[in-house]
Amino acid sequence: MREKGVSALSTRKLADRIGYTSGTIYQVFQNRDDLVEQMNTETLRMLYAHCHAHMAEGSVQHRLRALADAFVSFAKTHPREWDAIINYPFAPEYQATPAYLSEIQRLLDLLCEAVSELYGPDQADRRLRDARLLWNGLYGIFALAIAGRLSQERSLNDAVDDLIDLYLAART
Amino acid sequence: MREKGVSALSTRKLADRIGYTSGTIYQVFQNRDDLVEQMNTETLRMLYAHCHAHMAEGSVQHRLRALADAFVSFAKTHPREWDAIINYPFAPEYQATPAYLSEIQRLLDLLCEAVSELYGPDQADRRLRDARLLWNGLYGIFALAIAGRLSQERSLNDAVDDLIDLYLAART
DNA sequence: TCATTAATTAATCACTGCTCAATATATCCT
DNA sequence: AGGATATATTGAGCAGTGATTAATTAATGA
Repeated sequence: MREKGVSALSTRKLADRIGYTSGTIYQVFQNRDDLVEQMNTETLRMLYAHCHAHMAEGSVQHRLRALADAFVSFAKTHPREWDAIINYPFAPEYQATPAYLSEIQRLLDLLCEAVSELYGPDQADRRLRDARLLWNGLYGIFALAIAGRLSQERSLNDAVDDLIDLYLAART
Repeated sequence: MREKGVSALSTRKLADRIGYTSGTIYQVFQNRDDLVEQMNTETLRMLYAHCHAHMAEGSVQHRLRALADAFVSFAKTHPREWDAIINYPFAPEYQATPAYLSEIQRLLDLLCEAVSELYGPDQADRRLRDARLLWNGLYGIFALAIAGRLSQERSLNDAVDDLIDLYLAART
């Protein structure tokens, strides 16, 4: 997957690499969707650790930009892993697992924390709304960037900067 | 595709439906990616027509909300088509065609038009930046919504409203 | 009419996800 | 120890996929 993208990851090739047979994969994972989601969950865990390590102190501006930078640098160093999160075609009926959802929640919490000084301690709902807003925006940017459909002249960094600027202009 | 999603669309099944054989499909389209992208281009054309028909006059607020509503209503009435645009796993080397890119550009132009009164006639670059900002945000929301990974309690409409509110708060 | 061109098929290749009977390996109990 | 039980692993196989191409059929124009 890291070499050629999720779409090139087949159970047989994976099994070959680890000295097994495809059947064994299905003893460990329910199906391919399950396998990919567990990888994605692991990727989110890594992203969280990366962001956590790059958390800054200080103003909202400073903290948000540091967080956004951490997102961008992670996405750039793990393009295939991001691609799997954003573009892997899960079966329509596939539901995200609690483990996956809780990783997403941890990332949202990080965003909540970054913007927390804008709100009082009793305004958790507003922090969460803002966190979701930023998450949606970042997700869109990364999705378009990975698909190569972000306009050429404007880089990933610029798009993220514009989003953070917009947010700060609205809230400060 | 409209019945079961792009992932269920195979050349053989498609050919069967129209009374042909899969080989003939490859006389008309280069490959599956080409076929899907031509469908996606057509979907964007329909989206443009839909949005164009729902364009409102008046304040930026009014115009933007009307446009956002048009997006949402189209996405809700054409979920499978949207899914194809957002989630179909094109080959990594696949480049978007000029026809596809020009449809995207037309939609961006619509967004530019909606926010035009915020800027002077010589500030096309700023209008385009804002249009991209909104497009990225909407794209992220729809991508998450279709994946069923937008938080349950908050609907698609709310997420879009929050985005528009944020934009208006920043720019007005 | 009939040669030329275009459209269509059917067979085929190399894959894929997934299942499951059969086999091999490890573990436990006497 | 060795027999019985449980676990791990395989390999063959099914039904499907995208894509190619020689052979066939249909349409065209002089």
